Amino acid sequence: MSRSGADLALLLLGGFRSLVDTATAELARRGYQDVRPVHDFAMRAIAAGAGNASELGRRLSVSKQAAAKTIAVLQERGYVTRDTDPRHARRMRLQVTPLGFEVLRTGEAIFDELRDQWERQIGPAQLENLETHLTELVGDPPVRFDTPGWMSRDLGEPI
Amino acid sequence: MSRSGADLALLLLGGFRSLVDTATAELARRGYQDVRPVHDFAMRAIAAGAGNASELGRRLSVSKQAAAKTIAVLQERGYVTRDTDPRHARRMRLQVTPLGFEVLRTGEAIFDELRDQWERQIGPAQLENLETHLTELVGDPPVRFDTPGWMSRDLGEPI
DNA sequence: CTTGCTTAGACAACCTGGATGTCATTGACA
DNA sequence: TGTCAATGACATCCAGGTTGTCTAAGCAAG
Repeated sequence: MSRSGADLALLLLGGFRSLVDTATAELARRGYQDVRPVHDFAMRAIAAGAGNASELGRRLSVSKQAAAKTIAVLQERGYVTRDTDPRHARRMRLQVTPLGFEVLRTGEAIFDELRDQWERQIGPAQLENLETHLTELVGDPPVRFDTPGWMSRDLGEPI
Repeated sequence: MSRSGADLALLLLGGFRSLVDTATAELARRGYQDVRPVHDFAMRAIAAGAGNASELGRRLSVSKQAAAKTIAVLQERGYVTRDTDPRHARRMRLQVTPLGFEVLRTGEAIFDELRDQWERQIGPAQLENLETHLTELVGDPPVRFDTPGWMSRDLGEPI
């Protein structure tokens, strides 16, 4: 039976949400409360070299102000630090703390476990196939995550 | 090469967004400006029998107030009508207008075209396979669409 | 050295799309 | 008839973005 195009979209959304929701819940269960996907993305971007708010905003495709808010949250929870570069007074240096890296590693581990679970469910070859074809269809995973309300608001440029 | 679990999640998101973004843009191009996925979902739910705001809210997993707001927008744009049931003074009867159905049909057509495009890209058997396995993994497409900000906020019950 | 451009980051105001809480009305049912 | 459940309206709050304005730092060119 061939599904409609809309169903296909929902199926993809369902898969994504299933993974992310489970991962978030599991992360909370393991002691990292209140870590949202967006925090993971932000920390990953910081670890990858986004050293300041503007740069982080650029990488996440949000305004620098929005990025600054996220940074404030991460800092408050001890996941990143913000110290000023002694040589460039106005420039801050963002760094992921050991605790932050702990969260990142745990998150990755959980996602990998979920992937293993899927692999057991449909078989390694099938999952591999699924990934290959999806990659073919949509290209490499987008770096940007999302902006809230995009289901209802204006969409901006496609990923 | 086997991707990480997190990449798998992003791949699914990418596929979904790719379809939905393109569909929304195309819908706008064909003259239906400002139709967002959430409107499509809402109209679909109304057409399927959600006759009032509370019921619509239940079906979309949002509060009745949020549903009422969506209804107001749809009504303003002429996609649904709200007339009071003469027999039950306080109960409204929501109905999708011909224009609303036009949008729904056009949206479906666009999604189906996109699906055809994918089919040509990776082959019918592969797409069928992809759908079958995804269905196996996440079950039937969820009726609920989403709530905005779920990437960053509390998630509620999983789909 | 000074002038001028670019950029970081802070602050404030605003918008959207939800959630909550309260309330009057209303229909159903014991 | 009295009580209960539920609808829908209204007001308020909240989160997470946006834009706009401002100051200060860095850099390059005259």
